[in-house]
Amino acid sequence: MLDIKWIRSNIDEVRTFLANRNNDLDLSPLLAMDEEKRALLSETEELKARRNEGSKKVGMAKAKGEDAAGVMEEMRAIGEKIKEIDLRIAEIDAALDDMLLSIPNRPHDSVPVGRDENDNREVRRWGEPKAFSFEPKPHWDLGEALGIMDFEKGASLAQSRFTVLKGKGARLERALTNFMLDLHTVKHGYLEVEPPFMVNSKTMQGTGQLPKFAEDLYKCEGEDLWLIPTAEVPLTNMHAGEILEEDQLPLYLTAYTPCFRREAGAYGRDVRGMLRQHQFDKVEMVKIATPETSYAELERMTDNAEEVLRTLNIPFRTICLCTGDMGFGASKTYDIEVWLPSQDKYREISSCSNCEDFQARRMNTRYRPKSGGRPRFVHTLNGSGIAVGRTLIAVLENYQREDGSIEVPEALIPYMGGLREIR
RNA sequence: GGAGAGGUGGCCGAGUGGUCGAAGGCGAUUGACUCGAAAUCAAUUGGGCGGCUUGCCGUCCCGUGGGUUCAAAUCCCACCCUCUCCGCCA
Repeated sequence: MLDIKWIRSNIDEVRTFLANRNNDLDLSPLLAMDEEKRALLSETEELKARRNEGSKKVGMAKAKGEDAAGVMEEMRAIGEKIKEIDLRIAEIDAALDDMLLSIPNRPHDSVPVGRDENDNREVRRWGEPKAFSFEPKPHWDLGEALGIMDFEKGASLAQSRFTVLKGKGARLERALTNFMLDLHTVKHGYLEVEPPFMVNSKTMQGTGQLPKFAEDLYKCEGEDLWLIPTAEVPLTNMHAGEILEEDQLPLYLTAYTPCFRREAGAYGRDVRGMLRQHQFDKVEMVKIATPETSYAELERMTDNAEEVLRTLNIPFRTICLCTGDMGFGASKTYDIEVWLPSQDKYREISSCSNCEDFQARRMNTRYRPKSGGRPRFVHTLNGSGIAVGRTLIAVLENYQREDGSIEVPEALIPYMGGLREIR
């Protein structure tokens, strides 16, 4: 959520960045409502001041045993008027909130302006795609042949876009999860958290999934509970409504959770294999920082995610998303894309964003500056550290051998109980 | 799920219709005393919103949302949460 006061005085800038985000939202109703609301507020507050004073007089009169019927009658009339105005303000407020909650975040100045993924800017590459002496197979062929992936079973137990991992496949998923959590907690200083996998509407609104993107989420029938689409939601909301001390910042949080996504609007995309699932595992990183440090923290967090792939020795590239391709709540986003030999392409495996104070304002998370003064909104950052299921895919495809067996990456051998290959 | 108790400022805790944003204590900050933030004494000590003459004025906030009233932390209704006991259960 953006600050209405800031929007009011920077309206041209807002219109420009909305256009850069391919968003055609009309802001004039917002401005009109804002103005009407402020006028009504002045009016009702003045009436309330008069009523407070009148009520005080009634109290004093009654204490002295005097009659106060006249004042009481006058105050009753004022009360009626106040009720009327407050009702109108509540209406405007609801509409205003609705609009404010549906305006995306302002992109940072360093973000390339562009329409779609073709305008994203590659910032670096790491590793050389391996030259195979044979035709590398896609992970679904490898996984099924090894008996570690069962797509039919996933579909029959649940639906399409669900996969069952078995045996060494399930073990590899668990090994990757533990490896990532250990890396971030021990080496990078994140606090490991095991959050709820379901959260309420208020929490979903805090990070920006609601009210706009309900159709992407799974909701529990008859309850105000939603399955989390990412651990970003519970982790970022951990300090919702709090005023932190500057000394506490930055906070680094990490969690493994399954993630649940409807994938509405993704019909026909990545239907084979387990690249795009309704349920997948992810290790997530979240930072809560001061505005002064948040962009340095974004670089560091992106590096933390890249380190997972460097340690596994799998090639990747990192891109900076352009204004048209960036998510709703982000001011700046780096996507990390892993090399998938069967597709001869880099595919997204992590997304690291600085949301500045966009989520903080929704969640009401602030900090008290060391130098004193009023509380300020924190900056929040989130990044995949990294998507576990897609990492498993990348391991299978990049470490495959001609006979269909898989070499276990060096870093994972301890996590696989000493196992050096899957066959 | 059933029965009971309760939710007040950073924390503890008083307040059951009238100058209550809220006593008192703890904690914190500042000042005095001091070799010394040990003790003592004094002062200060929440947040949101609106207005303008940017320092003040006003307004709102005692779990949340409604209601009653000239006036609500205090009365009524609904919901949420916590605790105790019972039931169920990993």
